[in-house]
Amino acid sequence: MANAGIAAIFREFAEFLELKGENPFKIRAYRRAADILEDLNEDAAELAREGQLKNIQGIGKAMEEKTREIADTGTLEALEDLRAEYPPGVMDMMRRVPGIGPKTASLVFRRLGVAGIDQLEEAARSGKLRTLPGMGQKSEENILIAIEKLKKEDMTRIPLVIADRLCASLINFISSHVGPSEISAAGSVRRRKETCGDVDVVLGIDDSSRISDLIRSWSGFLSMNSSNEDRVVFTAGGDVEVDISIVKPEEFPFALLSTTGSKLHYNGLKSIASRLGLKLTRHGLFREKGESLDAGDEADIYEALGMEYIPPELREMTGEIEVALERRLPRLLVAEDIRGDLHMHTNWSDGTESVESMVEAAQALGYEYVAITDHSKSLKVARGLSETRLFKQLEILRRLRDRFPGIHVLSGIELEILKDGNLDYPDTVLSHLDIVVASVHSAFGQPEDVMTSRIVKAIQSGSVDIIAHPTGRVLGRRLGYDVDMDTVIQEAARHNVALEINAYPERMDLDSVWARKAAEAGAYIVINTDSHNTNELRFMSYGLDVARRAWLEQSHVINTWPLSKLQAWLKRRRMRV
DNA sequence: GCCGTTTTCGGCCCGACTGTTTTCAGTCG
Repeated sequence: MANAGIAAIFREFAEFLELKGENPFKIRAYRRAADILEDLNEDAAELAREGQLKNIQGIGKAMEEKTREIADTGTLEALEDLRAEYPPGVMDMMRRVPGIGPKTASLVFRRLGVAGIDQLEEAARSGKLRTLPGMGQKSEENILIAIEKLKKEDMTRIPLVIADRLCASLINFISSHVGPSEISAAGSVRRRKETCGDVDVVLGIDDSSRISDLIRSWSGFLSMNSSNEDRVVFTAGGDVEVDISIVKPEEFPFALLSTTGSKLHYNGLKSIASRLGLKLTRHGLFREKGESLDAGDEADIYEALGMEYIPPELREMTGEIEVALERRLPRLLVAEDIRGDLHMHTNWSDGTESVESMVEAAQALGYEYVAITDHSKSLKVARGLSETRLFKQLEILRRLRDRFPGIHVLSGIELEILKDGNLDYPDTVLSHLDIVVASVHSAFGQPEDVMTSRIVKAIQSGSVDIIAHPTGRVLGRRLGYDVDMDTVIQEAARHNVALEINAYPERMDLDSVWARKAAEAGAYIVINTDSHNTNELRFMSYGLDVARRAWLEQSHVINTWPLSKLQAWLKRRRMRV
């Protein structure tokens, strides 16, 4: 089994141990092991078999044995026992209802038999929860509010990064087992939507007879929903629905266009086609009672419809067709446009690698500049830097610069915006830094007006360059805090403070809708990874996905600018201080 | 469960907040 699969099993095991009330350090050891395996470049199963895995710092004898067991049997016996002990709904409550942790989830299950979010809601409504020790009327109210909020977000959608991995693995598998064929991701994965309802794949192949059987032999396969010669729908591990459209190779571009959607966009194309006396279907673009036009790729189809090629990220029917007809689509950002990453952590706070490693990795990515932004002092859980430690780090950075002449290292901080909107360091400290990234990590429950003025106060302070992950959401885990983003955007634009697209795949915050609004309102955007190790610097691609969906161009995004321009912009803060 | 030129046992990042309590447990980041 691949490292990621083994890591996933360790993670799930850790969650069950939490439910059981196991030693927290043991739980952390499993999570740490999962992190390590995910970042490992060698095959963990192989290393475990050779007895080499335990040599890695953080992995011991027990983890090595369990890795071997997973590699041999596909699972852990201890995990299977726990799965049998707790219905899946118990885990669901713990994972998804804010305020319900392992203790409470376990308590309501054992004492009331509550084994899911619906039952939890019922128990709260009927006043049963308050009969439990440590729970009262207020707890019931809070749980109902939390569940209400949860319902507003469609939690069945999976984060893009998960869909991405599944899709890549499936496509890889199919490609290596069938002859000449064309294959591509489609649907929301290809449109790079932040969350995906299912995974769509299009396959262009002459002989489709073997596909269904082939899918059944894929390691991610769980159960078949339906299957015929032009479509295979199945459920994959993690309860994800996968929909494979199968067409003849010459129909591939048409099927890809249709399956990529969005539905609204595709319908828009169909009406353009009919205006031209053509008929667009997933099999071709037909003249009245005639043959289909030949198309080598999607661009040919857009051309035949009299418009510019529209990249999948823009196909949401938010004006792209009109603009493409006039042939003035924006020049969307590509990886090469990014000149630096302005938000990352090191082992000075809650990152796992040294300043030096992070700078070295940024340089290897070809960046022109990089900012080190560890947490500020109030975020104790992340070992936020006291002023003394911050100044020590500045000294280290100063010395480091001579050794990395190829990349400009900016000194920065991820600064806590405190409950009352005050900042975690005084200006006398901040004035020593090249860049100040401010964000909210506490008191998420504040009412909207309080949270909004809190963030606005930070924007207006004149001491902040960037507001990081502005809405605070975590995909599949919690909605953002209550905040009036229109006001935040307006103020950011007015005070020349950039808003971040946080590329961390579980955040993608701002999302593309807000990012587009922000740019239209005249606010600058920055795309940052918020990395906690060198591997995560690659998450930049997910931030680019958001930026492309938001129609952003280089002029909007400050970390596409050359260093001199960025520095000139950063200088505006110092003028005020 | 992992780790050790202070250790093979006893640490392992911790403080605020909330709601329940009357001194604390659970959750969160």
